[in-house]
Amino acid sequence: MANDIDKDAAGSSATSRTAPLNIQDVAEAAGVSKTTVSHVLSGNRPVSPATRRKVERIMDELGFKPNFFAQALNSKKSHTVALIAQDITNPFYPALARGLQNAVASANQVVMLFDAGAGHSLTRVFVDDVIQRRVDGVVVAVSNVEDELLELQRAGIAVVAVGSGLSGFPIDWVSADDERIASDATMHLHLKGHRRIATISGPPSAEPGGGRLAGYVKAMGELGLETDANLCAVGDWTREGGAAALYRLLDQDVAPTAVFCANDLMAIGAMDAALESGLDVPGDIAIVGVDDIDAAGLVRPALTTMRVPAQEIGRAAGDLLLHRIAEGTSSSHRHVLVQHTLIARQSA
Amino acid sequence: MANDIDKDAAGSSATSRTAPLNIQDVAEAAGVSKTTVSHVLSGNRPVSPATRRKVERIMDELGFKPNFFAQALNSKKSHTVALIAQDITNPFYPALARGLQNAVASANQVVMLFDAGAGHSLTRVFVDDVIQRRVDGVVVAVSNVEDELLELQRAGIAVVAVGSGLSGFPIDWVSADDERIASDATMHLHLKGHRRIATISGPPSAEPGGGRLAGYVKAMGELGLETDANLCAVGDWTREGGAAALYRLLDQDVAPTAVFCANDLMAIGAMDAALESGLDVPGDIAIVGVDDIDAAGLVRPALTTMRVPAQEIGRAAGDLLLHRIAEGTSSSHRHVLVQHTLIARQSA
DNA sequence: CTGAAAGCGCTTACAG
DNA sequence: CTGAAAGCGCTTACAG
Repeated sequence: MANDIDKDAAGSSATSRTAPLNIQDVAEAAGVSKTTVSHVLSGNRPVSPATRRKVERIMDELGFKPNFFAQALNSKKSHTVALIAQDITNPFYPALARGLQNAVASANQVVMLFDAGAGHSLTRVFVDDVIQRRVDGVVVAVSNVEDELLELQRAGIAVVAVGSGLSGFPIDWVSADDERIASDATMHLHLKGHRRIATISGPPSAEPGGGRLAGYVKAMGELGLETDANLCAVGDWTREGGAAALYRLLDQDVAPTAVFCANDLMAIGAMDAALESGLDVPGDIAIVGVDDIDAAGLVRPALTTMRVPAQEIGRAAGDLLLHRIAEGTSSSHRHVLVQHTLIARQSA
Repeated sequence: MANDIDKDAAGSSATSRTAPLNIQDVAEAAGVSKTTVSHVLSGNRPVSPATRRKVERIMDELGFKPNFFAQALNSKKSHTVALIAQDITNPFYPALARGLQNAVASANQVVMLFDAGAGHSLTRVFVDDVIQRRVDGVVVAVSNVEDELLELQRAGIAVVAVGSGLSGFPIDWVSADDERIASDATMHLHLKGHRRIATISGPPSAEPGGGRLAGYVKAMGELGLETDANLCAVGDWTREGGAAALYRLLDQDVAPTAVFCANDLMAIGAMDAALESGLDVPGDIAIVGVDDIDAAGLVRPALTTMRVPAQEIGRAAGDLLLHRIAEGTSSSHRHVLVQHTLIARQSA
């Protein structure tokens, strides 16, 4: 049946490495035209059931797989989306990647990974690559790259940004609600009976540092609690920075009984400092972080934290991307605010 | 200069969305043939310096980027490698991905990510995808997929496997030296003065459980220490399993003074159990793990562990892949054994 | 419901 | 050192 077009017979024979088949081969074996084969492949025009079945059977027997590049060249669809990630070794991004893959897989899209790693400047190279490879869309999870986002859009690629501080920018984007994360955490501390609640924030000049600090201040205001400077320490997102910040907080006349830390690493550092100072957590001082990194559940006492659902962010980004790919540049931009969750463990 | 071939002038004008240029446009603007443009692009044949410079300048001015699909269709090179990863949310794989990207970037290759996630059966779908997209090569970091590896090879794709238990299999692969990881850990415990050294192994029927248990047994033998059944507990790689296993070990007549745990999660579980039992770590019982997950440095006391360098594994896999892509199926298979490192912290 | 033919944007013998 | 032309394997008007 398939024998009469066995390309293999000509050349290599012993091995099972076959010269790749094309739709012409299938067409001949099925006794139809290339056009018809192409249409049973794409579904772009009706094909009689009998013909369709025959062609499909032949394809199966021959193990025919259409050439991806030829398809892409003609259809101008690569069925590929790129993810440009700040740092793939930061657990946030793999989770995002998974959510993205899950979202776009249904549309037969595959994810191409660009890990900016430590090398910040790589993003430029990636942008060129992404454009040249003519991916259908790209999710940019790197901060401070507004120019690149624009360039990508100009190249006709669907773009979705992930991260804070993009409001007003003409782009689809998804972010966590940093203000509410902070205010919810502060509220939780208040519910636990705390009144003198401090914060260890990230550098407030950039996101998500600014938003989280604002959320804390706002919540304190709404609760009618004072927020003097003695309650606000600035950290640098690291464990050591968190520890140093807590020591400063503890140095005040009236020490706080609770601290909202803008991320888990600083929270764990704060815990180090508290324990080091002979304080009981959460007895003497309650601590809550943000992120829910793996270690949050592994340290003792286990860290109470606000989980930012990276996977959902990835999924939302994928959904936005699919929309944007379908709609082209015409439709107006969307913004998805992803919901966080309080993971109540032992530290607060 | 570029004006006379401004495709934009015809259609959309206000926006800067330009109809993509092709080498024909460049050729006309430069007053040469498509052939020559193609050759300055590829470097596949000498071009006079003057011509080359002119063409390159024009490309620049026009912002011409060659169409990736047309190039791939003709050259049969996709400049894309796939990574099929067991579970991208396991920190081992992102690190591997980074190493892989670093290794192949120099060869202008980009990484396509396939995260098998929880859904184990996905691998089959991925294999089809990878074949159809005609990637140049694929790194398979999933276990028990020998059939798929063969299928990939048969499709003419360069394949590198990552993981244990592949010796004798006709494939390029890279793995950690599980036996030596375990024996080095055991030796370290011995150097610290311990004689009654226990192990909490993974299920020994599969890798890397078997190899690590064997390494422990071997080291104990070489040290002239006895390894009765009372010293060997089997865990399930989880924190809870590690805790349960340590309780069992502690129940013996003569409790061990040190435990080699086959991964960090079980080691942290064992630490939980030890602390819970009022034991001091490492005073009463020393503990060493394997992996060096993030949490290893974050728990108290910080965990001493054997680091399996995921990034190096990725890099080695990338190097092997590049070789295989260059050499085709002809050359004999390579095996890279990656070196681990003892990270001495507080628990042992 | 189906085909013949042009075309996608490149690369690569072939010829000079 | 350079070009004209065929070809890669598809898709898609156009025509019936």
